[in-house]
Amino acid sequence: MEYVKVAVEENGEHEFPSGVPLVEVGEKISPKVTRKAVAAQVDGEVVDLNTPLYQSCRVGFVPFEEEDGAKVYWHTTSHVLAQAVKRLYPGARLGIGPPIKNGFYYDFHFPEPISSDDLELIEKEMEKIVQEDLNIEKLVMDKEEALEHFRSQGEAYKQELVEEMQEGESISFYRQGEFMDLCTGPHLPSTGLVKAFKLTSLAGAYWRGSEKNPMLQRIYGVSFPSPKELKKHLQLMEEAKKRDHRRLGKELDLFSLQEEGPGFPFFHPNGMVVWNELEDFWRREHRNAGYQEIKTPLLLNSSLWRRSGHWDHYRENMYFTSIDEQDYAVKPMNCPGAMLVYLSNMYSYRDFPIRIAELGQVHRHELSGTLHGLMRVRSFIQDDAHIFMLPGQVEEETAGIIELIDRFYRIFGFSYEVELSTRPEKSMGSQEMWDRATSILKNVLEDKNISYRINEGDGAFYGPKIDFHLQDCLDRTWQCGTVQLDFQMPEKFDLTYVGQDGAKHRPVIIHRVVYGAMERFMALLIEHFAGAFPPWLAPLQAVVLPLTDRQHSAAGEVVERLKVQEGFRVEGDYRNEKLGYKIREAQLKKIPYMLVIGEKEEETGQVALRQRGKGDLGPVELDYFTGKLRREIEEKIII
RNA sequence: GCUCACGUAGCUCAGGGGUCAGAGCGUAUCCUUGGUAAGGAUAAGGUCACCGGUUCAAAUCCGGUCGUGAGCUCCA
Repeated sequence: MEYVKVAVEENGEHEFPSGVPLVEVGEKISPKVTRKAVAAQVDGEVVDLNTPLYQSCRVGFVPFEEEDGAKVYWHTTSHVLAQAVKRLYPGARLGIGPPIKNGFYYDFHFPEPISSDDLELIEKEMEKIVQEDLNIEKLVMDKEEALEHFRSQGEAYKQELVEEMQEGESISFYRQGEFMDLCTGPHLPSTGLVKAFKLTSLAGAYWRGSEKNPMLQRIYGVSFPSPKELKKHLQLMEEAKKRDHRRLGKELDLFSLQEEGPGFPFFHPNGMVVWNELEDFWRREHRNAGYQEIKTPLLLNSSLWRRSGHWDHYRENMYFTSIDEQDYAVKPMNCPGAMLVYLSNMYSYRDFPIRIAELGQVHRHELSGTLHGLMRVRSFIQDDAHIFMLPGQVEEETAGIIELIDRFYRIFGFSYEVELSTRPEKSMGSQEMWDRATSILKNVLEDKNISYRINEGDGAFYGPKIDFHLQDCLDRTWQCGTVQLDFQMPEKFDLTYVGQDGAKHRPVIIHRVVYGAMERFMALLIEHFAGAFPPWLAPLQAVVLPLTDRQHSAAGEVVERLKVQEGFRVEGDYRNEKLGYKIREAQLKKIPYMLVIGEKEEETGQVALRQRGKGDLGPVELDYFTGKLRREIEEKIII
């Protein structure tokens, strides 16, 4: 008999007969780990637990708790889903069914569209498949066999996938009972191991992600090794929804969305406080970083948009109107306006870099189905800036912007992801320009040791860009900051400067935003803080609570002092309610501080301080409180 | 834009071919003057998103429009 040497992680080297299934190796050497394993690893590659070993190798076992393990678990659950669907709807055609960040999905073409009520029925069938505890086995076919299989089953989508595979490639399948699916795996050894699952939603999804293709129905789900974990996960999702900015926006009276203006948000007084603080902070920081501010018109003649390229590349997103029989467009971007400002002067190379910022309101016609609270709207204010510079200044300027963005995000306590987006299909300019611009951005990121993902073909039509993404309450990411290099606009607008040689030269432009869109950034802030803003942003920083109406005048004096003399955002709650009621209300409004004034405080001149989330802090001198609050505001401390 | 779901009082939601449309919270008035997350009473509030159809009768069933949600596509 032949033997293979198996090195098991942390457990030395052992010999087994050739062809031994991995799971047996595990059971002999580390039974505890193996019992929890959902897959194995052979020389770093994740494989099925029952994979036989024919060569000496290093193995490990992967539990559900590891990302790779969860992926296997969810992937198998998606196969159980597909099997259930095929049993209940034999005419359904299979799309694809991968694991994703928080679960899995499977795409189907149903003969008659199903509705979300049908998910329950499918869950019941899935339960049966789990009860049957079907063995899951891997098999391999060549391309011809695979094609024949799907052709005979009428699985047109699967057939399409196989057709695109290499001739002679061996194609792997997984079978469980009567159900067989094209799949690279790996999978759990049997369906009985799927202990707890839930189908969470039903949605449409284009076949292979292209709107030119038919729309399939996508069923989303999630699963766990125990009902307890599933329940916990679902509870976490519920908790996360409480941080939804649309909900908090209503509860805290920050903003509203009205039927009369889909995608055009209304900001209420509380929301405007946050907004203005964000703008004030932004202006201060940009002044310090050497920016100047401009403002350009919302409506501009169509000739400008033809010149800028927006007419050709961005028209379907623009709004139009006419003035005195001339065509005008509502600006979808601020850059052309900024170009006109640049053109109104002559510049020397000595003037560069020139940093011109604009909190500019843009309107874009986004598809109705994409609108989402403040995150995705049809009118928003970009904290834009256009930097005009010599070609040799690009790297330094880019680095400076990245540092600025990092400083901003850190103050709010955001962590972020970076993407480098390259040339899209619809774009202008030569390939050399694009290559040069892209490699400059890449160099800066690498110099600064920033890890980033490449987003192929997602650049702006005039240049490549570095994007900064933030996460919302459900871990969905949204693009906020962006740095875009542009060699096109200077050409289009014939921008020049006078060089050392006295001749005219072409400057380079960087477009950039830090917040991105004020609306989106605010939405993310609301979710990030769950509505409990740090004092510098909070619409109300403190509320003064008189215990009875005998303290109203004392409370009024404290409010007066804090509000008028110290400049804090403070109100008194003079309603005829008990203290507990007022405290509860202030707590729900997420006001950072509550100052209680009763008989005792009236006598001592102190206030009983209560901090949101921390509870009663006892009596303090008013001066102590003003000092504390002032410091927290100035240093933008997150409490 | 596409797929599925939803739209009832300021908010959160119940109800559902036939009394007069329901609750809690909030609001107003009155009572209560209370020490750290809801004191009590009374009252006001709705063309059941909009338009059409079916029916003796529609908030309820059907169709369309608008809006919203999840997702796809697209994007800050």
